[in-house]
Amino acid sequence: MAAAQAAKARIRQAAEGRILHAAAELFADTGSAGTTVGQVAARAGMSAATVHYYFRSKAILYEAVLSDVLRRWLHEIEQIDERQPPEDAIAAYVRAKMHVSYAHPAASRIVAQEMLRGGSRMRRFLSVDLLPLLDRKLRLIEGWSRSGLLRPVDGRHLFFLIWAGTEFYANFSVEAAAVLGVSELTEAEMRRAADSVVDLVLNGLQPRPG
Amino acid sequence: MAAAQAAKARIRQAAEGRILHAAAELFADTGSAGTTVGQVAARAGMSAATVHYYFRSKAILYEAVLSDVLRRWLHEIEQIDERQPPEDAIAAYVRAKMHVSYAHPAASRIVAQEMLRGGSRMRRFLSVDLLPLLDRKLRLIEGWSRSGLLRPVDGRHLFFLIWAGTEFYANFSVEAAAVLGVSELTEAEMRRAADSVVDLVLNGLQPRPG
DNA sequence: GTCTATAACAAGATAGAC
DNA sequence: GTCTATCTTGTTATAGAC
Repeated sequence: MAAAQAAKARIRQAAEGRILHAAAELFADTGSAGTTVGQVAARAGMSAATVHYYFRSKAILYEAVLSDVLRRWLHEIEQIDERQPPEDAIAAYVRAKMHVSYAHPAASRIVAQEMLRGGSRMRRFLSVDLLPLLDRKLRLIEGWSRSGLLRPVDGRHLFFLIWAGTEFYANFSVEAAAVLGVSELTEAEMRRAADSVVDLVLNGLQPRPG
Repeated sequence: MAAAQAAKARIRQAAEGRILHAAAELFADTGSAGTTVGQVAARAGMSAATVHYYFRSKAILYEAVLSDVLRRWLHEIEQIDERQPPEDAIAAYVRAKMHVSYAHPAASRIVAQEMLRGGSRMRRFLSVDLLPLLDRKLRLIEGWSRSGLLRPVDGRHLFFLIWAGTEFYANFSVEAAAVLGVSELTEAEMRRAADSVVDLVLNGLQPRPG
């Protein structure tokens, strides 16, 4: 029966969704090795056996979580608008990345942990998905530099600085909050942080002559 | 006998040193939860029981490793020379941090992982050791800004950007190498990266008018 | 101080009832 | 699809010989 099939598919989707969500938060906080299937099950409101029914092994569950997160990550870099003036485009990109870091802190932490471990499970993602897209954006930066709209800079290191500088607030929010003297990073705090990053990346430290 | 005592102390120090070194590399690569005492023992060239003889539990071993690493980390921030011109002082600080990241990549990764997990085991370090020292440096930056030697910036976010931008290369060296199209980050590569970070932080992206 | 052997426990994964 | 019970393995930590 088609209706019964559809109902099963809905149940499956709902259960998988709850598992993936619970696992993402736990993996972000304590890593894959530091998280047990039992913890995921408890947070998702089901038994460990049920988690294994949907994801044969913890490794497979981890790959599913990582894949979800990488899809989102890739989508962000698309956000650099090639038709805007460079300063506006870069400022908007920085703010977009900072906003995503605030809205989905778990995603940023999961990618960071995977990269810290050498990123063996994202080699293909890097070479197939990220690099071609990044190359496009690098040519854009290069064009802006050549035409004098930006100082001549190495776009790759520019991206590194922007990624590192924005993800810092999601990955190390506890330490950032401690230094800033607040109990946690609010949205307003993140906006101020984004302003600072934009300001530093665009203008640097040196006072303008004149 | 005093000589026998001294010999024992030397043996103890040598063994502890080998264990701490092995553990640091493993913790950096796979985290504390992802590392077994057996692996540490194998890398240190001894049995797991011997590791337990020197460090009663894995948790205690981890704390010892973390404590070592934090001591080094704190030492770096001292490097900002208050008597140099601000640009030189900051450039030297960035290069020093980048050099340490290259020389001791494991240290950077261990701190990053601890912070990702909320840094519960470094709260005291943050408030007792880091913040007072950082406050001194922040007043320095503020003074430079007020006297017009630097653009007015929030020193705290400046430090965040510098920390994030330099540690990026140690923490995510695999991904950085992939984007840069090299098989691994050599010392020369790290120097180029340091140049880029210094250039961006000091000058920003906008072309100078005139 | 260092080892082998082993106790004690935790975790991943599966079987089979419902 | 979901659960409880259980198998199996791997890990921490200790005991005791050397």
